[in-house]
This record gives sequence, structure tokens and C-alpha cells, in this order.
Amino acid sequence: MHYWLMKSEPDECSIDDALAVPGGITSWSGVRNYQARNFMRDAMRIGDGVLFYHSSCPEPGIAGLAEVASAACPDPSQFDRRSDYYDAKSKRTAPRWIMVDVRALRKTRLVPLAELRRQKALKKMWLLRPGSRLSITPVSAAEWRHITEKLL
DNA sequence: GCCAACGTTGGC
DNA sequence: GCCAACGTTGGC
Repeated sequence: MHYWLMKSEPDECSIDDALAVPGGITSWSGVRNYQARNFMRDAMRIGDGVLFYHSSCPEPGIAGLAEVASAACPDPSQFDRRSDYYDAKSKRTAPRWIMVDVRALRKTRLVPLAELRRQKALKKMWLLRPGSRLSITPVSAAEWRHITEKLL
């Protein structure tokens, strides 16, 4: 069992948007970073806990809880010429990019990035590393417990 | 809108 | 395989 923090721009898909879909299932497509891809491919399992994070917005922070709802599969957007995420170098016989399904579980209060930074217990959280930009980052069990039990 | 930090690309 | 140039991310 692992835990993750996954960033989404609320303009694109907010926690409200994700919860509004029947079943709460969102295809987490569009990841175009190898390290983030490798986390999905190598370490994510169905049922893993997910902190749903709003990024690139007026109030960046944790906005909800979710879970991994599928195994990794090829991300169709890489083959779609009209998609922003089209990758001409990716072949159907050897897809470069993958996605998982994420099931939104509930909205939480918004825990702002600045508040996360103030938590001693979260000092080592990947998200808070200087210069960290990864859209999918691991969360330790201790970090998960601290956030879900003390901050939400 | 700025810009620092990263990641990727491609010439050599 | 190096590394400069370029593109992207994302907080502020």
C-alpha cells in the first residue's frame, strides 16, 4: 500500500469536477514526465491513497481525497493529433506514456501549500522539496497519517 | 506576468 | 556523452 499526491489544475479538473463524474472516476491522462510515469508504472497499485492537490491556481493546496482505481494502461491522448498531449514520437506498438484511473472520494477543506510547509512532520515531503515540480509524488505513511488525521 | 528550477532536445 | 538552448512548471 502506497500513498500519493497528484496535482491537478482546478481549471482543468477540480476535486468538484472529479466528484461530479458518475462513479467519481477520472482518467489521469496527460502525464508527460518520465519520473511521474515511472511511479504510475512501477509503484502504484489499485487502492493506493491519493491526496488530490490543486496547482497553478489562486489557492494551491490539498483539496480532496481519492484512490487509485485501475492499473496503468497506455494513455490514448499521446496518439491523438488534436490533443495538447499528442506525442508524435510515441508508437502504438511501444506507447511511451501511461495513465491510471483515479476515483475521487471526497472533498476536504483546502489545506494550503503554505500550511503544509509549516508542518514539522512534513519537512521531508517530496512536494515540499525546493524546486519540486513533479505532478505525481510519493507520500509516506507517516505523512499521510499526519495530513489525514490532523489537517483535514 | 515574472522567473527560478528543472527536464528535454539536439548539435557536436 | 557533453552541454547550451529551449520549453515547461508552478508559486508568487
